[in-house]
Amino acid sequence: MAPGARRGAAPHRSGRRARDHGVVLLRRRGARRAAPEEARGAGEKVDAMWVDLLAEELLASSSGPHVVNDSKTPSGHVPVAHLRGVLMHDCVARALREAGTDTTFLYGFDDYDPMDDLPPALPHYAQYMGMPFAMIPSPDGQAPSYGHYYAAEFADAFNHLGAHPTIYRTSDMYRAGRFDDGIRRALDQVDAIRTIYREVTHSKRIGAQWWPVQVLCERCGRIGTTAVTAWDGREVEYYCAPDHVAWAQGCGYRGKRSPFGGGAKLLYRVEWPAKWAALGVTVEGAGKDHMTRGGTHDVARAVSAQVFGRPAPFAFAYEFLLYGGKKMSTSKAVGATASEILQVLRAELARFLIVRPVPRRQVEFDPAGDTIPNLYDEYDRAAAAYFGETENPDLVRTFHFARVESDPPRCYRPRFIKVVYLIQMPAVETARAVARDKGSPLTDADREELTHRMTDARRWLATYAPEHYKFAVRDTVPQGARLLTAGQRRYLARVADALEAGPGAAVPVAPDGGTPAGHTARVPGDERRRVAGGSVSWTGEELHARLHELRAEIGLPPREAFGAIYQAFLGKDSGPQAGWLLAALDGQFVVGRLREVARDAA
RNA sequence: GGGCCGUUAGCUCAGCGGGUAGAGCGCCGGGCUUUUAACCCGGGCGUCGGGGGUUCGAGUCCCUCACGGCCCA
Repeated sequence: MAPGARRGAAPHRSGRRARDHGVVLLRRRGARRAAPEEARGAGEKVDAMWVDLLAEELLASSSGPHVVNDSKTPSGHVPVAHLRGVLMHDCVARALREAGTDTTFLYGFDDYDPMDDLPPALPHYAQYMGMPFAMIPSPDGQAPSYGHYYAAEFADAFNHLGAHPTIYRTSDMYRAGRFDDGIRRALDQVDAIRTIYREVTHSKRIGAQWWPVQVLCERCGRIGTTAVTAWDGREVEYYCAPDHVAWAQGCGYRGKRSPFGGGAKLLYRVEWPAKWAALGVTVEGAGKDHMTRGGTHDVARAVSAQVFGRPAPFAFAYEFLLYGGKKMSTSKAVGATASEILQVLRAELARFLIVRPVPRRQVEFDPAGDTIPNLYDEYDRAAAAYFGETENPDLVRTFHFARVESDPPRCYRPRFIKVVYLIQMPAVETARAVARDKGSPLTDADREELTHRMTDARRWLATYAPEHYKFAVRDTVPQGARLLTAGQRRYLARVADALEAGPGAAVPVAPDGGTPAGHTARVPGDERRRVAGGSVSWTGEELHARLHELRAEIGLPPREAFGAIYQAFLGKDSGPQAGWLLAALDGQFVVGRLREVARDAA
C-alpha cells in the first residue's frame, strides 16, 4: 500500500479502516476534505506517535492559523478523566506551534450552565439549584463564584501538568455579548434547529414549544427552570416553571426580556457551535460521550453548518481515563478528582501516563499493585530514548510530548523500585548507594531527581505498595520462625553471642585485590550503632561480614543462614542486607529476639 | 436498544502499509566463592478470545459469535 493511504486519503485501500478507527476517531465524519495524496519517500518508515499523526492530518486539512479549544463545566471537583482532554489538546497545540503554525490554545469554563446536581458535600446549596454556576457563591467564601472556585482548582491541576491554555468563561462571554449573534440566529432559525434535533437525535420531544435558549429569570436568578414562550425579534417571553425540570423548582414568574448580554444562554448543543463561531475554533476533540452517534457532537456539527454557516472544527475523539481500576470505577460518583492524581504521581509521571496511549485506547489507572513502579520504568525507558541512550523513535516523541515544561535536565535515573528498597535499608545512605550504581558522583541534577524518587518511594510505601515490597520488623516472633531448623537456630544463637561480644573480634572485611568500590571508602565511622548492652557498636558492614564468618564456621549455606535472620525479624525468607538491618535495630531487642527464636530449637 | 474500545507470554502491553510473534516486569537457572529482592549472564514454541471468509500466505483485511470495559439513549 502506498504511504499516502495512511493519511486516510485512499478510501478503498485496506489500511483505511484501521486508520479511521485509530488515531482520529470520527475524523471521517468531521471535515471531509481529503488530505492531499503526498507520497513519502520509498522505504521511509512510518512510525509515529499519535500526536504527530494527528497534527499531520490536521495541517493537511488546514495550514492555519489554528485555534485549539476544549472546555468543561465547573460543576464541582473535576474528575481526573478530564485531564486527558486538556492534555490531548495541549499536545496538539504544542505540535502545531512546533510546526511553525500560529496557534491559540483556549480552555473554557462553562460557568453559565445551571447547577443541576446537588453536590453531596453541600446540602445547603439546594437553594441554588437551577442557577448558573457563575452566580452561586463559592464554597470557600473567597472565590468570586462557585464556578470560579472549581475552575481554579482544575486549572491549577492542568497547569501543574504543563498545559497553559488561555482561560475564558462563558459567563463573561454572555455578559459581553459575544454570544448575541449566536442567540439571535438560534432564535430566528429555531425551526431549523428543531428539525436537526429531531433528525439527529430521533427525539420526539421537540415540538413547537421547544426553544434552544434558557432565559435567566429576572426574579429568582435561575436559568435552568425557564421556558421560552415567544420571541419577537427583540425580546423573549418566558415562564420560570416550578415543574420544568426535576432537579430545580422555578419561581413561577412570567416575564419578557432581552436574551442578549447575558439575559439568556444557549442550550449546550447549540452553545457549542456558537462558541466555535465566536472564538474561531478550528480544532476541538471530545470524549466519546459526546462523540457517540446521534450525540452532542453530531447535533453541534449540524447546527454549525446549517445555522451558523460554518463547518465544524477538526474533530477527534478520545476514550476515557479511568482511575482506580475496574472495581472502583463502578462507583463513579466518587471517582478521583484531577488534583488528586498529583497526590499519587509527580507531574512528569502523571503527564506521561495520560499522554502516552493513543486516544482510542481506554486507560485504566489503578495505583495499586506494581502500577507505579512499572510506570516509572516505562518513563525511564522513554527518557533513555529521548536522551539518545537507546534507539526508539516512538518513545522519543512520547517523551517529547510528555515533558511538563521544557527539557528536563539530563540525569541519572535510578530505578524506582530500587530506591524503594534502598530507603528501607537502615544505615545505608541512599544517595551513596545510587552513586555507586551510577559509577560516578551524583550531579546536582542527579540529586534533585533522586530526591523526587525518594519522596515518591516513601509516599508509595505509605499508600499503595504491596506488602512484599515492604520490610517491617515484627513486634513478636513471626510464625515462620518456628519452623527453622536446628542448624539455623544454632546460627542465630551464635550471632547473638557475637553481638554481645562486640565487633572487636571481627576480622577486617576489605578483600584484597581492589574491588572497584572499596569498602573502606564508603563506610564512615559515624554509621556505628549501639548494640547489645550499649558498650560497643557495629557498623552494618562489619556486622554483615561477621554474619558471613559465623555462617561459614558452622557450614551453613547463605540461603539458610540469612533466611533464618529474615524469618526471625521480618517473617519472610528474604530482606535487605542483614548486617545493615540488624545494625540499625536496637541492640538489646536484636539479641533478645535472636535468643528467643534460637531457644525454641532446644 | 444503539455506539466505541478491548480480548497477543504469569503481569502490563508493543506489533494493525498481511509473509510463519516481541518488550519491560515477574519467574527459573547460573555467576559474583559477602545474600535470597543488589549487580552481571542466560532462559519466551504462547491454539495472537472462538468460528467462518479473502489470500500463495492473516494477531495483521472482511463477516460473525463470545466475554470484558466504557459511553449514549
